[in-house]
Amino acid sequence: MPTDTTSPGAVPGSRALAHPAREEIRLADVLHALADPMRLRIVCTLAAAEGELNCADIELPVSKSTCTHHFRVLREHGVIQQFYRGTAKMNRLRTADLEELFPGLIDDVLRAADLQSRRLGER
Amino acid sequence: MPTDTTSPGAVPGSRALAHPAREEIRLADVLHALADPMRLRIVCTLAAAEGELNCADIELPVSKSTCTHHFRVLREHGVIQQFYRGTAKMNRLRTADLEELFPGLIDDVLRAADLQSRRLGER
DNA sequence: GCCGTAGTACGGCGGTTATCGTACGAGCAC
DNA sequence: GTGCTCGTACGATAACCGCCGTACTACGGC
Repeated sequence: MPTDTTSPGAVPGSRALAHPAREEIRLADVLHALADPMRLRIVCTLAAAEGELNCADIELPVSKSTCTHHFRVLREHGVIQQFYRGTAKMNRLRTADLEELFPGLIDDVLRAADLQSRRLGER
Repeated sequence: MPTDTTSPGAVPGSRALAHPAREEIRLADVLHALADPMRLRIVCTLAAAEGELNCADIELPVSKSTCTHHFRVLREHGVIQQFYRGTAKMNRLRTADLEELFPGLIDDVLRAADLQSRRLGER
C-alpha cells in the first residue's frame, strides 16, 4: 500500500506515519471510522478547531492507549492526517481529500452530530 | 423501547416488526449500519428503486441468512422500514425520518457511493 | 547525563460481527 | 390437504473491536 509519509508541517527528523493516499480512501472505511461516538467527538473537535490539534488537547474519557487506538483508526481510514512535532503528535482533518472524494459528506456528518447533541440536550 | 409496529402498507394479519421511533435513531448507529459494503449496496439499490422492494429483489453475493441479518441491522438502526406482504418482506428507505434528523446526509452518502463506484470502474 | 512528558507497542479480556448451514414457519397456489 | 417460495431462528465459527494496564521509546529541558 503506497503511503504518504512526508506530511507538510512534519519535522524532518520525525518518524513517518503511514497514511492512505487519496485514491485509496474508501467510503465504507470512512463511515466505519466515523461510526463510533468517541471518534465522532474527535472529528467534531478537530473541525471546530479549524486547524491542527495536539492529541492531548482533545479530552476523551478513555485511557491513553485507547486514545491512540482511535486516532490510528481515523488516520488509517483516511479521515485525519497525523505528524509529529517534537514529542507532540498533531492531528488535522483531511478536509480537502474528503471533500473531493465525497462532496458534502463530512460537513453533513458534522452538522448532523451537532444537531443530535442539541436534540439530546447533551450541551 | 417504544416500537412502531403499524407500518403503512403492512397487511393487517402480518407479524409486526420492531422499528426504532424517529427520535431514537442515533447518528453513530446509522453510520455503522452504512459502514458495510453489503448494506451500502442494499441502501443504494433501495434508493434507486424509489419505492419498496422485496428482499429477494436485491441480489447479494451472500447466503440467505446473512442477507436477513443485514436487513435486520438496517431496520434496527433506523435506516429502512420493513413490513410483510404475503410471504414477501418489503423494504423501504426511511427517507423522511433520516432527512429530518440528519439533513442531506443520506443523499450525500448515496452520491458518494455512486461517485466511488464510477471511480473504481465497478460499473 | 537525567528526568519528565507525550505517545506507542504489546498482550489480554469480554463483547460483537459477518458469515455459514440446517431446520423451521408463514403464506400462496393448486 | 400438498408442495413451493420466501424468509426466520438457531447454533457455530472465526474475526474484529473497544477497552485496559504495563512496559517501552522519543523528544525536550535542565
